[in-house]
Parts: sequence; structure tokens; C-alpha cells
Amino acid sequence: MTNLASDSEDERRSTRKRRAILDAAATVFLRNGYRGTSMDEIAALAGVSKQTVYKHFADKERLFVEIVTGAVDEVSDPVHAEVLALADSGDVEADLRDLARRQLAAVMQPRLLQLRRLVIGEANRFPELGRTFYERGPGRTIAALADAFKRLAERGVLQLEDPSLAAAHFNWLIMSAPINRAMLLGRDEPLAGGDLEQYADGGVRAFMAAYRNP
Amino acid sequence: MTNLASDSEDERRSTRKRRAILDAAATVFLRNGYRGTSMDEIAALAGVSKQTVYKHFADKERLFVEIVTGAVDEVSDPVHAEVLALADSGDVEADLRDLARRQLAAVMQPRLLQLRRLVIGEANRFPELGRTFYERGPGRTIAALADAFKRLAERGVLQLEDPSLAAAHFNWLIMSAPINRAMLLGRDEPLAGGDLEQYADGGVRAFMAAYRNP
Amino acid sequence: MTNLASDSEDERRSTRKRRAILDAAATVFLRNGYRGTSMDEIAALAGVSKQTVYKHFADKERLFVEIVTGAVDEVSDPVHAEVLALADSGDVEADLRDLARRQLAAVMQPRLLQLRRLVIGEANRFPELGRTFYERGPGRTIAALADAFKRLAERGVLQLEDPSLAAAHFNWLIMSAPINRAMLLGRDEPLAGGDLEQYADGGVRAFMAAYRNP
Amino acid sequence: MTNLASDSEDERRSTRKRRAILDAAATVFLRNGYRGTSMDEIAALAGVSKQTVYKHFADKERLFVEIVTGAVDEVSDPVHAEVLALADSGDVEADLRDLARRQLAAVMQPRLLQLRRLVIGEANRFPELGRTFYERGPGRTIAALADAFKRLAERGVLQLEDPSLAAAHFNWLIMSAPINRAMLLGRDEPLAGGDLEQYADGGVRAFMAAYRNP
DNA sequence: CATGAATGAGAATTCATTCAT
DNA sequence: TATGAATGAATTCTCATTCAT
Repeated sequence: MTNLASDSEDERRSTRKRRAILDAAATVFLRNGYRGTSMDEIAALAGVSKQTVYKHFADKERLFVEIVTGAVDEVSDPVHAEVLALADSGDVEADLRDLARRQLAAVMQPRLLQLRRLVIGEANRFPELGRTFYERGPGRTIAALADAFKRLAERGVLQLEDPSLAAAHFNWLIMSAPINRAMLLGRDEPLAGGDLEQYADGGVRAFMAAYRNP
Repeated sequence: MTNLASDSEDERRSTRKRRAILDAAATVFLRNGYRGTSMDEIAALAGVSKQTVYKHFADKERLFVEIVTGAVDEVSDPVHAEVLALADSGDVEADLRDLARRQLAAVMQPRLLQLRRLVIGEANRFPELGRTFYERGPGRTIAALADAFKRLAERGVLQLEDPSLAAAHFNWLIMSAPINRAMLLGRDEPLAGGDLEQYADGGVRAFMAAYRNP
Repeated sequence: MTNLASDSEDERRSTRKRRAILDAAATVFLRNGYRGTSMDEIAALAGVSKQTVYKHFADKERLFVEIVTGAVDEVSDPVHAEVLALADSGDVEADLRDLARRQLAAVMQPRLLQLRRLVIGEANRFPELGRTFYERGPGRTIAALADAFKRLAERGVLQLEDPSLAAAHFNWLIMSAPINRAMLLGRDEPLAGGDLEQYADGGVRAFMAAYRNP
Repeated sequence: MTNLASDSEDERRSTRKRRAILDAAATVFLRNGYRGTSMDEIAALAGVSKQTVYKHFADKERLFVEIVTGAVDEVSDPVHAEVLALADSGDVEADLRDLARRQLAAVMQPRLLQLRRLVIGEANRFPELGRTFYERGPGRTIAALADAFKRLAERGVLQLEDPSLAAAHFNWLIMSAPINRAMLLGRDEPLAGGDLEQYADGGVRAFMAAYRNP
């Protein structure tokens, strides 16, 4: 009984330490990159010994992959949820405008931007992370949009031949300028077409002009 | 006379070595990133001693900045030249299609893609490089496009209120999907809407549908 | 219990290593100076890895400061103890002669001389070490002497106006020639006025001639 | 003729460069010490190539020795001249006071203090420099004083048995406190007994009390 | 299971000195 | 003769990983 209790306490403590390591590693990797981060730093920030880090994660590469994969999921799921929640009020342009604004806001979170920088910067060393990021991020979003657009086309609301292409156009019309600027300039640069919401609205306007069924 | 001859020979040699160092550094930095590159590696690849590297460049940071700045110029100038060469055949859509194809091809060169990855990955450590890249790259392109579109609007060919916004839309409609996929997936991933040229054409079609003066 | 035992063993080992590093560093710094000493040499002589040195001392400067501060204390305390032990036999000159001899012997230890050379040689780089040395050394001695002389003056044994000045005169009359010669010539140079003890006696004689109450 | 002219021009240029090197080396060695000084720094400050430095001085050690020896001469000669200029006005105490003040001022020049620090700090590596410094400095001064005191004793003005000992007492009574403080504390520390001149006067007073022929 | 220490290598940078022109 | 380059080693400090307790 004592043993069992103490085992499960150990287990809980172990899980807690694992979490602490993951949190610390996420912080440091995101701030300093893969090569800019040392296992010492992670251990210190997690408040555990280096051995404990190595007990939980075989080596730095695996820890990095786990961190980044986890962060990608954690951060991309809410973005994707927005697409799935695309309303259907009868006013397509209004619905898309709403979607565009919320998605853009979600995608421009500092943490997600920094994660994108990290994954791009390490894309040569860790190509599978790039793939993961793409698939859980833009890939998933565009696929879901393509579905939605296909349905709207079938109902005669939009006119399009290739739903995937239209989805890509929508997605990047909304997000590309802000994201690409943020990647290179940091988060706080003024944007052609006003602030983020105005830029989203402008993108939707162009999209509707191109794809509305007359 | 002997002195002069030998001075200018020294000078030429010095310049040659400087070039060798720059070339070597560009190669290695682009392949392995800032932290992944050692001064030893650069010196070895350039075929000079480490001292010679340090005589030409005070430290690694300054060498890196010089390399990247140089590469950005070298690689972005041809891209920009395309925009300036926008034809005016009477058939706007055809002219833009032509422009779009050539620009996209220019922007998707492996070296430029890799440079973009590098700059993004180091944007925290070297923010001024991000700014330089943006200004010499997308910034300049979009500004030139905005000029061109404004003229086309004045001639009644396009209908638009904000030329900068239209330029951003054009630019990213054409390039964003390929670039952002390449950043994350590598260069060889199939694209919604066919190959690069087809994708460019699709972008132009959408752009014209949105901005053509009816 | 196992944990406690092993913890305190670790602790003891750690302390032992720290001592070994301090001893090694003291030896090497005193022998070769700050710039003449390498961290490798210290680690090798201490029988520990360089990492262990850096785990105990953040960098070379801090290690140096700690070494020198420690050595100054260790070596200056016995010198100061002599002043406090100034006897009071009724025969002032005999008491002062006794003090002078013992102090001079203490101050002329090779280790203390070498420490003085080291501190002086690094006074530009480490001014606080110079101050520490002065305060724990001559400064403290002279202050204690001034106290003693003031009491002797109050009892009418000495005649003096400024006890601090008299103390400085006493101190340097006894020690200056030997110390300053040793700084520049090494320890083994013959001295005007015979050996160390004779020189001390001569200094006391002059001091008494100047300050005895007639 | 042309050759001769040009030879002597070369020669003059060579001498000028030699001077430039010596000046540069003196500056840097005095500021940064032997190990803290690099041949590159000297060459750069002298405005010549490193080869030229090596053409004039076989290696760093020999350059250092030459610099320091030269500086010792240059800086100690004026100090010594003061002793030789000891006046004989009939009022010994006034004459000695005058001498003491001027000598102390000479010895407390920043450059001389720094030279003393340098020589002491390198006394292990370059013992012959310590000897040179001592002989050209305190040694010479004390010897000249001993002569002077001997004459004064023969004239019955002073009473002393060992002129060298009296000279040492005089010398260090005047200079030791200021010099030893300066070595450790820098130049600007207040002194028991007032400023430098007052301290000199106090030393002379004590000396006269001890050695005046009653 | 967790801690301090060790390992063995590699980083950037600097140095004294020599070579080739 | 004087210059830039090269050499070859050293220096401080850091790293990922593994042992020993």
C-alpha cells in the first residue's frame, strides 16, 4: 500500500517533471532556436538535473522534435477550429469576412509566428517538422476551405472550377501579406490596406469579386 | 615601379582572397545557418587561413551580415527587373500572365528560397537583415507593381481604389502558395492548380476577375 | 537516509574539489600572473575537469579575484596579529624593537612578497584588489600602530602630534627598504645596515630618536 | 650621389620608424603590461608593418627589455638630478626639505609610477629589469644621499654612524608612504599628514629629529 | 531516480613569429 | 625593405552526452 501510494506519487512527480521540461524547452527553443539552445539551459529553467532531461528524452534532437510537434498541434488547432465554424447566414461575403478576420487574428499570434520562424529556419535539419507544420497548418485549413467552397459552389453561391485553387487563393489573399511581413519585419509593421481587420476585409472583397456567382 | 607593380599585385590578391572568403561563407552559411557554421569551415573552404578571414572581417556577425546583404542584393535585383519590364501589348491579362510566370520562376530559385529561410530563421538575432530582405524583395516589387497598376487604372484598364492593396493582392496571389509551401515542404511539392506556370496563370485569372474594369 | 548520506558526500566532494581548484589557482596565479595563467593549467593542477572549474567559478576574472582576496586575508592576518600583540614591558624601545623584528619577518615571507607583486602588477586591471590589499595590509597595520602610539603619547612615553603620521613613519622606516628592494631585486639582496633584524633595530633607533619624549 | 642621398634618406626614415616603434611600444606596454600587449597593437600604433617591428627588434622580449630600460633611464635621470642639486644654504633642514619636496614630486609622476608597477609585475619574468630599475632609481638616489650625508656629518651638521642607513631612512621616510599607497590605491588617495609637500616636510622633521647633531 | 563531475570535442578569437613577394 | 598572408598553437568558454554515487 505504501509502495503503491509512493509509486503513484513518483509517477505523478515524474509526469510533472516531464511537463516542466517540455515547457522549459518550448520557451527556450522558441526564443533561441535549436543551436542557440543548450540542454543546460533547459534543465536549469525546468528546475531539474540534466540527467532527468535525458531520462525523459533520448537526445536533443528528439526533444526538439517533440517540442515543436506539440507546439504545432497546440497552436494550430484553434486556428483550424475557426474554419470548421464557418457560419452560413445566407450572406456569404459577411460569413467569409468574419472567418477571415478571426483566422488572421489567430495566425498572427506571436507564439505561432515565432514557431513558424523556427520551423522554417530548421527546415533543412528537420524537414519532417516543416511537413508537420504545413499539414497541421495551411494544408489542413486549405483542405477544409476547399470543402466548404465546393458546397457553396454546388449551391450556386460561388462559381469555381477548382475548389482547392480557390481555397488557396482565399487563404493566401487574406494571410500572406501579414504573415510574410511578420516573418521578415516583426509583428508591428503597418500594412497596405490598413490594419489586420481591414486587410482581411479587402482580401474577402477581392475574393468575392473573383469568385461570386453573378 | 617594382613597388607599384607589387602593390597592385598584393591588392589584387587581397581582393581575390576577399572574394574567396565571401563565396565560401555564402555557401556555408546558406547551407548550415549562422550557428551551424564555423569560421574554421569557412576558412578551409575559402582556402585561406583563419587569420586572413579575421583580417578581412572583424567577426562572425559582421561577416554574416555582409554575406547575407550581398546575397539579397544579388538575387533580388533580377526579380525586380522583371517587374520593371512589364510589357504593354494591349492585352493586360496576357502581359500580367507573362510577368507572373517570370517572377514566380525567379522567386522560386533554390538559392533565393534558401536565403529566405536563412533570414527568417535568424530574424530574431539579425532583425536588420529581415528588413533588408523585405525592402529589397517583396517591398520593392509591390511598390513597383502599385505604380504600374495605378497607371493602368488611370487608363481605365483596371478598376481599383488602393493600388498598393491591389499590388499586394497580385503579388501574393501569385507567389504566396508556392513560396510558403517551399519554405516548409521543400521545393518539389505538387501544388493545387498544377505546376508553377499554371498556378501563376490561375492567380492572374483571379486577379483580373477581381480588378478588371468591366 | 541513503539520500542524505549521498547528498552530504556529494557536498563534501564538491567542497573538496573547490578547495583543490582554489589551491591550484593560487599556486599558478602567484607564479605566473593573471595573463600568464591558463584555465587549463589550473584544472590540470587541481586534477579536475575544466567544466568543474567553470561550474565553481563563473570566469577567470572572478576566480582570480577570489583567489587573491583569500590569499590577502590568509597572509595578512598573522602580520596584523603581531601589531595587536605589542608588549608593554616598561622599556618602549625594546618592545618596539621586538615588534619591528617580528613584523618585518612576517612581511618578508616569499608568498606575501609574491602576492604583493601580483597585486601591484594587476592594479590597473583589478583596482579593487589593490585597495583590498592596502586595507587589510599596511592600512590596518598603520591604524593599529597609530592607536598604540596615541596611548604611549598620553602616558608621556612618546612625544608626537599626529599619531597616524608617526605610525606611517614607524611602519615604513622599518619595512620600506626591505620590501621595496625585494619587489625589485628579489629577496636575497644585502641591505644597508646589515640583515633584516639589524635593519629593524636601526629603524627603531631612528624612530625613538625622533619621537622619544625627552 | 643619388644613391648616397637616398641611402641617408632611407637611414633617416629607418631611424624615424625605430623611434615610432619605441614610442608605440612604450605606450602600450605601460598601459597593458607585457602579456597584455600584442605585436600587432604596437605595429598598428607605430604605423608600420609587423615585419618592420621584427626587423628592428628580434622578438617581443627584447623589445620589452629595450623599452623598459629606456623608460627607466629617461624617467629616473631627472629624479637623480635633484639629489645632486642639493643646496647648501647653511640651513640644512630647509635644504633637505626643499630636496624632499622636489624628489617626491618627481617620483610621483604617473608615468614613473606606472613603470614601477610594470617592472614589479614582471619581476619574475624579467629580473634584470628589476635590478636596472633599482640601480638607476632608489639605489642611485640613496648612494648620492649617503655621500651628501657623509659630508654633512664630517662638517658636524648631522650625527650618524652609517651614512647609507641614514640615506635609506631619509629616502623611504619621504617617499615610501606615497609610493606604496600609489602602487596599490592609485594616485589620488589622501595621505596621513596632509598632501605630498606636507608629508615630505613631516618626513624631514622626523629625520632631523633623529639625525641632527645636537 | 537524480545529482555533480567528467569527458572530449569544438566554438570564436588572438598571438608570436615566419614566408613570399 | 616592407607588406599581406600564413602558420600553428593557445586562450576562454560552451556543448552534448555519459559516469559514478
